[in-house]
Amino acid sequence: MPELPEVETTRRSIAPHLVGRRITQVTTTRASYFFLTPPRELEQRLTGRRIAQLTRRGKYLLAELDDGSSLLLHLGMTGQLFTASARSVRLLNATRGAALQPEAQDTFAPDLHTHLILDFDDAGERVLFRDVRKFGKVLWIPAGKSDPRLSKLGVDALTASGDVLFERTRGRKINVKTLLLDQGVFAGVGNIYADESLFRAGVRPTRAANKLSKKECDKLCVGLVQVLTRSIETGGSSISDYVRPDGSDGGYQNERKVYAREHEPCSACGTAIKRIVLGARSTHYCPHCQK
DNA sequence: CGTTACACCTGAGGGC
DNA sequence: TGCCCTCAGGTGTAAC
Repeated sequence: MPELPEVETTRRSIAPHLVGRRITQVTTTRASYFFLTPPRELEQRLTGRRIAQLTRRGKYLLAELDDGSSLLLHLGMTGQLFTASARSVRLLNATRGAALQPEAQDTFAPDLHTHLILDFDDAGERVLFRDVRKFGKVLWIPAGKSDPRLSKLGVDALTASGDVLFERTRGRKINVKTLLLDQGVFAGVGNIYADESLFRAGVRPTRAANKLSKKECDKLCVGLVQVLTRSIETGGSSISDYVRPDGSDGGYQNERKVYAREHEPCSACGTAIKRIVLGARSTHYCPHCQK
């Protein structure tokens, strides 16, 4: 699901509904591995807290609370953060592409996949965290503490530089695609943007990481930052599950060059895009353009 | 270090 | 219609 651009799009839309508000009620589904902090404790820790800030680290969202503690959220593959407004309802309740039924309802009715609901002390909307596959995560972090999930992260992928990549790839025989997915290198890179940035750089995903030249590392990072930046501008990629918090589709799925385009002609040379599996992940590239 | 497999879940879509 | 299979923007672990 969401990679850096989708998480950032989510952060920007949902921040105004979180920051500055005081939590009055926390509603959850039953305990599961989704809750790294158990529901009961979560309710106790969050109730009465005001959210001071919402930041992003790679694919994680971090809500900083007024007592110095924070709430860490990960959207996993199918996680969605949204408010209960009508537009959210549209794509969350209806099959993609189905006709809009404006009279249907004006708030989202929480279903069995809505694992966390926050209510606040003002007249604004409630905020919901829904996740069909439950690969998402919720963790409360005490004031002054950190969590290995965060401390393991490399620099944010939006600040990726060839210098860092060159240094991090020396001595690594692993294929460069799999290395890009390592959150300890550049936090936030996922399957779509790994493939897209490799295409931009003309680098074949199977290449051994330590065989990349400095110039190739530079090019790859430039491509990566461009792809991520452009995707954020368009609201992310809506390919299978992801929709923006307001219920609308992102726009980047229309600009991707290789991801999920197996057998389609390369936009640059016409060669059929190839799909292989690397590190158990679907990988797409142009056999002609990517050396 | 590296690769592979598997585990955690649910739902959509294809083939028969 | 149902059944069985494969696939999906992620992450973590264990075995070799």
